[in-house]
Amino acid sequence: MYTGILQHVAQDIILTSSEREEFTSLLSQKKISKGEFLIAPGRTATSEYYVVKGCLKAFYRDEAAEDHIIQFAIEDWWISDFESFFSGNPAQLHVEAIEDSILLGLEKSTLEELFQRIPKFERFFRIKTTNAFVALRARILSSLQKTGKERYLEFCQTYPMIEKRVPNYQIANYLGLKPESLSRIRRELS
Amino acid sequence: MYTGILQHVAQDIILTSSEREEFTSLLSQKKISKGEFLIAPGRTATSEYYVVKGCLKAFYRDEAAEDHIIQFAIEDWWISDFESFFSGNPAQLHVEAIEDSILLGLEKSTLEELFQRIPKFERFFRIKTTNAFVALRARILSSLQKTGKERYLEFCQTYPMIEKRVPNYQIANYLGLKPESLSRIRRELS
DNA sequence: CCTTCCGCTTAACATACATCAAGGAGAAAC
DNA sequence: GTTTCTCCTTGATGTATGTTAAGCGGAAGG
Repeated sequence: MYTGILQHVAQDIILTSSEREEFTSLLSQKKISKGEFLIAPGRTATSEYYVVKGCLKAFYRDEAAEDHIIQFAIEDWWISDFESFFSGNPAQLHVEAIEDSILLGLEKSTLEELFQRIPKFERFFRIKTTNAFVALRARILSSLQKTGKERYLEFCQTYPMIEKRVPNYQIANYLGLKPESLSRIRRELS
Repeated sequence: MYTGILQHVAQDIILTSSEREEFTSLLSQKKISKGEFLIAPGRTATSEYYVVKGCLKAFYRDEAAEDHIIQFAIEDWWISDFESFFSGNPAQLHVEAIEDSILLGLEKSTLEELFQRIPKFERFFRIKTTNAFVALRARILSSLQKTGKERYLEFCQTYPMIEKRVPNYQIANYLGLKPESLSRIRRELS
């Protein structure tokens, strides 16, 4: 159960075996089926989740009831409504399972205790947050300055695993394209 | 000199007068002229800066030597290459003064000391970071899903002061438009 | 005062993407 | 084994924005 997440953490910080045990004891396992929601708007997102198995999407639903996918998550990724998680404000995002999924949840209050007891985890999550920040900055640049084809190629390079598992119309949505346009782009490329 | 920043901080946390003194003693004043650089890519951004007076822009210069403006900053804003500041990696952004500017700089190491001595500042900067995160998320959504006209109106509403002070071609760049297109949009609106 | 340059605008044309409408392959449901 | 549904594709057409080229007013600099 915990092998994956421990390897994942070990990429950035070194833990003793008792620290590993303490860490894993704080995680709560959660299973959800395809189509179910992990987070719904309106209520505060009190946990962030590590994906053990499966695939999920975080999206914003606008006034016209149109969805806009912000993030996908597969094995080894963290997902939540991070704004809500950090600020305590009500979530604005939906997080929905695209496949049956197994997650490890970490409560906000538990996380803060963990920081007190094993400060190395501050470093770990700071690295994760910085990476997310850089990814957002890069995505703004490409969404403002690149064509649909360029964004799709970039996506395939950056997230080849996701491209294989997620339906094209959802990738199109993530890239800010209509499914018809992505289809045409894919034809030109092949 | 410090009235502005103390009011700014007071919006989120309450300080005693000795804490105020301690805080301001850690700030170093910096003046730069229009066209000068506060941060240049390649070297780590070791400080973040509060804008006392003036106007600056942070931008990324791509392989084709084209600039892409990521952020503007006027009075009461913070600016840096935050990715570099938090991670210690070399900066990828330029930060340049659009007007003669006066700044208060805060060194990364000094900031960490400040967090030890007055933990309230953790809260202050966490609020700032969360706000920045939300703004990035909102900007991704609007850049992917909205027309140039919608993005321009949104910009004018959100940053009326900036719209008045920054040349149109730089606003166009920030919005991912060509100056000619922004010009057309402005005509349609008037 | 004159010249230069910068920022802004306009117009004609080109391109990328959206929209609308239709159909088809394969998986899921019955 | 049909039927239905989901996802993908295609074509015709419309619209927003980019591109290229030109000109204009005002500020800056001689």
